[in-house]
Amino acid sequence: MVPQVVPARRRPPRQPPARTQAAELPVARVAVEVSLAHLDRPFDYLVPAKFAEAAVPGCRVRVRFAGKLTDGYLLERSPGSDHPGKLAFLERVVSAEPVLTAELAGLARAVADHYAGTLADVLRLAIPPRHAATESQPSGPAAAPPTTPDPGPWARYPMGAGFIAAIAGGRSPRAAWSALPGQSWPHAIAVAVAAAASAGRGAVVVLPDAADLARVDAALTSVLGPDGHVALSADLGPAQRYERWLAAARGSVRVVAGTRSAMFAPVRDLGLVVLWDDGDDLHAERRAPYPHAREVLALRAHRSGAAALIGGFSRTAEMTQLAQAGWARTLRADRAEVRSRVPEIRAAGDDSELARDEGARAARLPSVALRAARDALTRGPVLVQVPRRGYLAAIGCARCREQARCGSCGGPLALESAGAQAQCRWCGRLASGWRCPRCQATEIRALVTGVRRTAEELGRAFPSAAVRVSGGQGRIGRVQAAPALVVATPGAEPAADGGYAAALLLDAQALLGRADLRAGEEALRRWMNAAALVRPRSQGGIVVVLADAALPAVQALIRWDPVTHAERELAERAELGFPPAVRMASVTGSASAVRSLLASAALPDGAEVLGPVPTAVGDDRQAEGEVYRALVRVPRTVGTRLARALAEAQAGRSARKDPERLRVRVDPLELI
DNA sequence: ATCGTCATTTGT
DNA sequence: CAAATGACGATC
Repeated sequence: MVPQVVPARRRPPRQPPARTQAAELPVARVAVEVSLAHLDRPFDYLVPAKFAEAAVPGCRVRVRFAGKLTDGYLLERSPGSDHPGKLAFLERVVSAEPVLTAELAGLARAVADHYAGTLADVLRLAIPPRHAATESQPSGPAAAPPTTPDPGPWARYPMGAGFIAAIAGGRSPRAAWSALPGQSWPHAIAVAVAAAASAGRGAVVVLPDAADLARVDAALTSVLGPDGHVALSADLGPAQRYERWLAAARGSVRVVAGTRSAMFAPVRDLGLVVLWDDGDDLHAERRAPYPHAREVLALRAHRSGAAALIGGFSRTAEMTQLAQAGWARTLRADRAEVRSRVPEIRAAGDDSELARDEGARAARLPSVALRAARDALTRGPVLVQVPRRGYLAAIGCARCREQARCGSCGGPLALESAGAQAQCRWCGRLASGWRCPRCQATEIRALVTGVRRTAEELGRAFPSAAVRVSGGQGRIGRVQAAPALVVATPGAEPAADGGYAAALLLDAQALLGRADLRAGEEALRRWMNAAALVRPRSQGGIVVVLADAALPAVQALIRWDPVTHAERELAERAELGFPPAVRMASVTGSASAVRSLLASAALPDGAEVLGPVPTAVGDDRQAEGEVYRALVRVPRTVGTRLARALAEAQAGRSARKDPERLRVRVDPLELI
């Protein structure tokens, strides 16, 4: 018997399953989840007849793209396609839930364009991962709109009642808000939100961190009732996160408050966006294309015709720019009202007399600060703001003060507790047997004192006071009215029942000395946020800032005038050609890649390229090899063209399959 | 990964 | 000069 020769047949050629296309609108325009710049456009697919109903605009689909199964979103159904080749079928409709609403699709495209990024990258930030079990649960009916609220805290602002009335009337005023201290800003936000809700419109509120979100969450509950809103934060599990997000997308909840990523919350009929403390760098997204909540919410308000309330106790140059451009109106209380609300503020510079008390000397307290704290401790809690976390954030040679650095990576050495061994803040290596490279001494001394060491020193200076620490991992949300020393890092200050009797702002001068464009504005923001927690002067509230009274930021604090300070700041930046007076973008990568990208980009006329120069690696140094950065500067009027030119140049690179990924940032936060 | 296009090679 | 092969690029 001749063995049958079976040719080693490879798998039979794929039988295209005999699929028929939907009768109506058979073409689906799909945004594929691919973040390559040259593929950042819709692709057309045929809708199989069996998905004719499920394939609704905004739903998640799976398609074969370049051979691979890929996720995507159905943007629209269309009767035909411009694609000259033949179309593939949708592989399947993941679910008929329209998660990419028309508003969100338009917003995401605009955000991608502004930041020279891709739609896929923005959608990854904007839409949470699907949770099927949650999706099959129905969302409840929307709460009934509240009645038009009383302007309440807004009556203290000359334009406040009008602002609230305009929102309640369905109009869209936009405010650059300088909040009045000494009253509840979360409550003020809740009232503005209630005004939008009373007009049958939705609202999005974005806060810098979970503590602020909790405060606004509570205020919204008290103003709107328990079912009037949802809170979205990073610490939610996937199911809860998706459930609340869906409730907004389905229209069963009209108000969303949350941290950064809530800026994309799919609230329907958007009537108001709110951003609290827009200078906080937590509002800048860390993932590509690095959108900032202020920019996204402003864009959103603009596109949706919503009102906007953006600000904090302080004022950023960016909001000043928007106010001067006429996009927003300044919303603040008049001088008399401000004066009646703020604490007394005193500056103690380097020349001020140090306290005689030994404990206070150790804590580097001038006598004016010591007296203020001692006196205040008889009346209530005292806040001490320390701009560095940890124990000793930097150490150096006891003899020559040379900073102690890691032997293997050059990072700064720090101490985590009193008896601990010195450790590198960058690579974590323990440094044993440190010897000063300059003078060979082996003794170390403190260069920068962190919160925990400061708390220890203050405990000795005030032996009878309870000392509490808030910062880093261990945060306190609120303290009682009883006397106590509360030592906190900026942003981690707990509120005090009835307000603090005093606040000491330590190492304030050091904040101003940082080589950062925003040093002055940022210092003022941190100080005002702390000072706003202190009782007004009429109730004995006092703030002592350890910095030279002649400095503009210190003057602005003493006068409680962030607007004038920001106006001067903006004018200076215009003079120097810095944002937001101009538009900038940064390009980061190898020197050759940065150069070739900029050479191939059709930059607008008047574009100025600075660099590339090697970047300060900082403590974010996972990349091996030299990292270079160039800055491109253009007039604001051609900012859009700059972004387009950079996006097109990136598309050229990805089409050429250049393996090196370059990082392009529009409006980069770090400039120096 | 897969498919189509276009240039190049190979067989007449 | 036509058919077969392969490189390349787009990716529906």
